[in-house]
Amino acid sequence: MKTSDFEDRKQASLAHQLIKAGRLLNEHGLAAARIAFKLPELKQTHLDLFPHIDFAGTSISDIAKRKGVSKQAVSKLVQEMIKMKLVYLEDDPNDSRTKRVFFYTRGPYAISKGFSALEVLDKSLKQQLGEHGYRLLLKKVDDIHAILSVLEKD
Amino acid sequence: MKTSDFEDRKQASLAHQLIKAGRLLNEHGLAAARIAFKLPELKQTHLDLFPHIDFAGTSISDIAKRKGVSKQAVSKLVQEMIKMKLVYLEDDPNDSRTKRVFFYTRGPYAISKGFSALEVLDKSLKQQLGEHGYRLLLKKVDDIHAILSVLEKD
DNA sequence: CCCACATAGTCAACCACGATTGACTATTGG
DNA sequence: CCAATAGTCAATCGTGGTTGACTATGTGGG
Repeated sequence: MKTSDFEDRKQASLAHQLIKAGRLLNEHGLAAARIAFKLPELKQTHLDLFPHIDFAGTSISDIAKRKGVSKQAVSKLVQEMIKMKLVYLEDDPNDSRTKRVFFYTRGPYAISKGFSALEVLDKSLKQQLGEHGYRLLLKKVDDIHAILSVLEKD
Repeated sequence: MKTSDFEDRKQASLAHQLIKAGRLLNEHGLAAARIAFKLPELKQTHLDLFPHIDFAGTSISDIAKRKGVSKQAVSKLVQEMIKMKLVYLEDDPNDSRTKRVFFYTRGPYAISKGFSALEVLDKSLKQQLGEHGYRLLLKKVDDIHAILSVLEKD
C-alpha cells in the first residue's frame, strides 16, 4: 500500500464519509438547538433522551429501559430538562407510583422549537440539494438503515 | 402539530437520518476494528487519533494541535496504542526533542488491517447498493460535506 | 384479607474515563 | 544566554454513569 493512497482510501469509503457527515450534522444540530431553545446548558445527553420520550408521555423507568441505562441516571437528566422547561411531569392516573414525562406541545418551549434545530439544517440541505436531490438522498439513507438493520443480526 | 406526526417528521429529516446512520456505522466500525485488530481494549478515543496521524509520521504535539486537546492527553493515548502495537515511535532526526508517531505499514498490525474494519462495512454496503448505487451515494455525501463546510463559516 | 414481593422514583456515595493544569527535564534556536 | 518547544508524570476535575438504601405504591397467592 503506497502511503499516498491513505487519504484517497478514506475519501473513497462511504462508511467513513457517512460517519463524518453524521458527526458534523450532529454538532451543528446541537449548536442550533442551544440557540433555538436559548439554552446554552443543553447537552447531548439531554438530546439523547428525546427519541425515547413519546407524545403520549413516558415513564422514567421506560425511558431508562429503552435507553439501556439506570433509572437513576434518567431521573437526573429529566430533572434538568424540567428546569429547562423542555418537559413536564404528570402523575399516571392508573399508577400513582409512576410519573409520566411529557414534552410541552404549546408555548415557547414546545417541542416544535426543538425540531427547528434540525429543521434549519434540513432547510439548508434542501436548498443546496434541491427538493428532488434531498428526497433521493433521504431514500438512499433509508436503504443504509435497512442494510444496517440486517447487519445487526450477525 | 398532531402528535402522530412526530415520528413521521423524524423519519423525513435527512439530517436526523444521516446522524443516525453515522452513529450506527461508527458502532459497527468500532466493533469490527476490535475484531480485526484482536484488540478488545481498543476504544473510540484511540480511533479518534487515527485521522491526525499521517504516514509521514506525526509528532505528539502536532496531533494534539490538530485534535484540539492537550499534548498530555495525546501522549497517554499514544502510549496505549504503542502497547497495542498499532503505532511505533521514532526520533525525529532534525529535532531530538520530538518523537514521531508512525503506523505500522507491514506485519500483522499494519494499518491496512485497521481499514479492514470499515472495509467490511463498505463491502456490505457495496453489495447491497450495487457498485453504481454506492458511488452515487458517495458522491451525494460528498455534496453534504461541501454544504457543511460552507455552513461552518457562519 | 393479608403479606410477601416487585416496581417507580429519589437521594447519596462512588466510579471510570477523558480531559485539564502544573511542574519538571531536555533540546532548540535567535 | 534564555525564551520557546517537546514530551512525561502526577494531581485534579467534570461528566455521565453505577450501586445501594430508602419510601411509596401496586399485585398476586395462600
